[in-house]
Amino acid sequence: MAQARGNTRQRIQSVALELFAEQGYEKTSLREIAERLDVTKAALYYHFKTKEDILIGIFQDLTAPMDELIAWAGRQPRTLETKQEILRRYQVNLIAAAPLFRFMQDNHAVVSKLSVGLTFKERMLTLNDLIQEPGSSLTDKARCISAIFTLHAGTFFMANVEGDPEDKRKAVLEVALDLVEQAQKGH
Amino acid sequence: MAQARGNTRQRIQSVALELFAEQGYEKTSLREIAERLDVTKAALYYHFKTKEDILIGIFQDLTAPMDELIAWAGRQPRTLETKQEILRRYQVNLIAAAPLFRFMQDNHAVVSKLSVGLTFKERMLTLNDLIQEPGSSLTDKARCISAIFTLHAGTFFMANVEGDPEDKRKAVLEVALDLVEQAQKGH
Amino acid sequence: MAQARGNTRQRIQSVALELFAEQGYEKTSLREIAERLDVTKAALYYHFKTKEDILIGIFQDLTAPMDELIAWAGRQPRTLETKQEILRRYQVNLIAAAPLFRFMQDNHAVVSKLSVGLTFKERMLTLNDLIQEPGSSLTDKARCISAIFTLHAGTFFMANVEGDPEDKRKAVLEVALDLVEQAQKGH
Amino acid sequence: MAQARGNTRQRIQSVALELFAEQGYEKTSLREIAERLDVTKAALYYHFKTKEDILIGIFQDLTAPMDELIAWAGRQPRTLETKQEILRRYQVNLIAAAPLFRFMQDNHAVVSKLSVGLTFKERMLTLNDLIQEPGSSLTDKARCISAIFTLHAGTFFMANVEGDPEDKRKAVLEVALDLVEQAQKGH
DNA sequence: GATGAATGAGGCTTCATTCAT
DNA sequence: CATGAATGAAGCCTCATTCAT
Repeated sequence: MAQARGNTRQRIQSVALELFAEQGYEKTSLREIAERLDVTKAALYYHFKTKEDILIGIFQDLTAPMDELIAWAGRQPRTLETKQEILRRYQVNLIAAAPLFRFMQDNHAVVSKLSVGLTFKERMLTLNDLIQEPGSSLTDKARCISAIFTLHAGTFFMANVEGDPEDKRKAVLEVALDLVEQAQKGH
Repeated sequence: MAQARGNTRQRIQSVALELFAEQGYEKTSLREIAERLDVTKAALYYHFKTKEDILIGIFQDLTAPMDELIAWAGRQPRTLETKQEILRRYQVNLIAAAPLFRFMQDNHAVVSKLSVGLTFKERMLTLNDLIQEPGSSLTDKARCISAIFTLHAGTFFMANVEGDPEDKRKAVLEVALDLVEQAQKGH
Repeated sequence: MAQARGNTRQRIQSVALELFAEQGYEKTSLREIAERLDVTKAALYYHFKTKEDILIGIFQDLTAPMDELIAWAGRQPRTLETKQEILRRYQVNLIAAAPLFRFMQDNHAVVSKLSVGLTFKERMLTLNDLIQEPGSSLTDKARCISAIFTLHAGTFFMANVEGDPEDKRKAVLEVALDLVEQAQKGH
Repeated sequence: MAQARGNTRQRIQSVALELFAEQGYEKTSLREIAERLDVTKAALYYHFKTKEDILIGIFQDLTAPMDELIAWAGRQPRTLETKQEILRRYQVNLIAAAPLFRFMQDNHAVVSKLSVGLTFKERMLTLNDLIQEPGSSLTDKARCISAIFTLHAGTFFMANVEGDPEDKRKAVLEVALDLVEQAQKGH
């Protein structure tokens, strides 16, 4: 019976993220979450004030690493090597918080209305800024944006390509690294 | 009173797409669509059997050009120039049906449960196949996927970058063309 | 294409009765009737003012024979033979208008609120009066009611009993005739 | 405000049966039931998953005695006295659950589509089997069916006959008992 | 920590009906 | 004779949320 005690809050977040990622935020009801946990809806309200609060909690927990990444990046010299290291670390984040990112990709409309969501978009732009060279050409700017999205797309859409997951991860990373290198050279 | 006659069906689709793109499919209610058209909810049901049917109608209308593109591509020789032309035409499609694609990007969870959605994913994979070289390396495969997503991301996320829209479009296209060229060379 | 012309009114009644009998009056929608006839709902309104009017029309057409039966019965001497002849003829009516009676049996609640329905109940009571002897015992009164209901039940529930339909019909009739005979003797 | 607590579920069933019997199942809306209980529609859904579930609940509660009757009958020797006792007990059931049976008689179309409804028809046939002699004539079979329906009809249609209810009940029962006796003799 | 009972708002859908053409 | 388009009312149902216990 009793799952380890006192972790209900985390169990809620975990099940919620799973369902949000799978079905979307709007489509997922508290009843569903409660049922999957074998708990009453009212119990959810003991731990979170609203449905959105559950989402916010998930965000805060899972985006912390990204904030650290940004903070760290801000302290480094703006060399090519730094930029590439940013991409490497970003890909690690992406994979670690895969369900969250999948969810964000699929529920952009909802997320963007969250206060947390805005913060997130800003974070992505910040990241992008750290990779770009201030006065670079539009083409090189597009390369940088493309590099970030290659990591995203690669993580979620290479699923349809055959091959060892680890090899695919490396291939995707390589393409992204190439793109910033070209952007840097163009400069 | 009387808005131009006989075009109600199309007006519904147009307003619906607008709202779906803006707020997401689940979040948009038929009441909202009806109100914005100054029509009763029941009127929507005269033209479409269900809410999902509205979406399906939009899809069918707006993805037709992509089918033509795929058909055309299938008849061409698989040269680098062909592949690049595919990307050029794909970008045109993307821009023409911008709200639809924005919607699909933001409502992946919903769309993927639509029969039309499946068809769409298949179409993207088909397109990807037409760009790739059969025996290429994983890295080059990633480059091709990246090229397609660069067009997507570029079309919707370059909005945050300063510059003339047409110039930005060209810059994004250039990056995508580069990527398939590199993939081709690698081969 | 064109079914024989000009009979649309009757085709509506026929299809409607079929559906009413099968699904009940409330559960059957005009859309359904229209679709089954390959006609628009609006067309139904050309022939009938309301949904209830369709039902009323059916009643009037199909209960006419019963009115004749009652009229005829009123003119006969009140002998046992007359009473039995009434039952014989009633069974014929019952079988001829089987779907109507099935419908009435299954939708009593609806029918009883129809003006036509009231008339119908009165008709049944009138029939019952013609079979009963004024001062008979309660038991004999029950026998007469039972006789009528035996014909009804028999027509619709002997379906679950094996045997030639015609033989079953005769068996049921025999029981009903017996019952009035006993009622008569008791007197 | 506060009606006696904790009995809401039963109050719903009771009011629902009343309305179903009076107006028919389809014609009765959940709004009506809720209003009569001074409760929200949503409250109904806390206690029952669907409208049909309310009906199913009523059935299960009210048809239990009939199951017991059938079980008891199965254990008795198949004498005339047993059969008559079955009819006596059946009439008691009929009167005790009068609204349910009235409802079933008037909403056959709806009920027969319920899984519970099927069960019910089977129960009636089982009862009929317990009363009949295996190899009897069609006429005697009709007599047995007639006996059961006499109880039904009698209970609900003798209302239009003058007399003390208890006396009428006895009269109806007598007719039914007679019928099985004749069927038995015929054998 | 959690439940049982309930609510108010709102969702999608269907219906009978109307009317200009 | 019949249709196409639309309406207003109402249906069933689900949701996020609350609160006394």
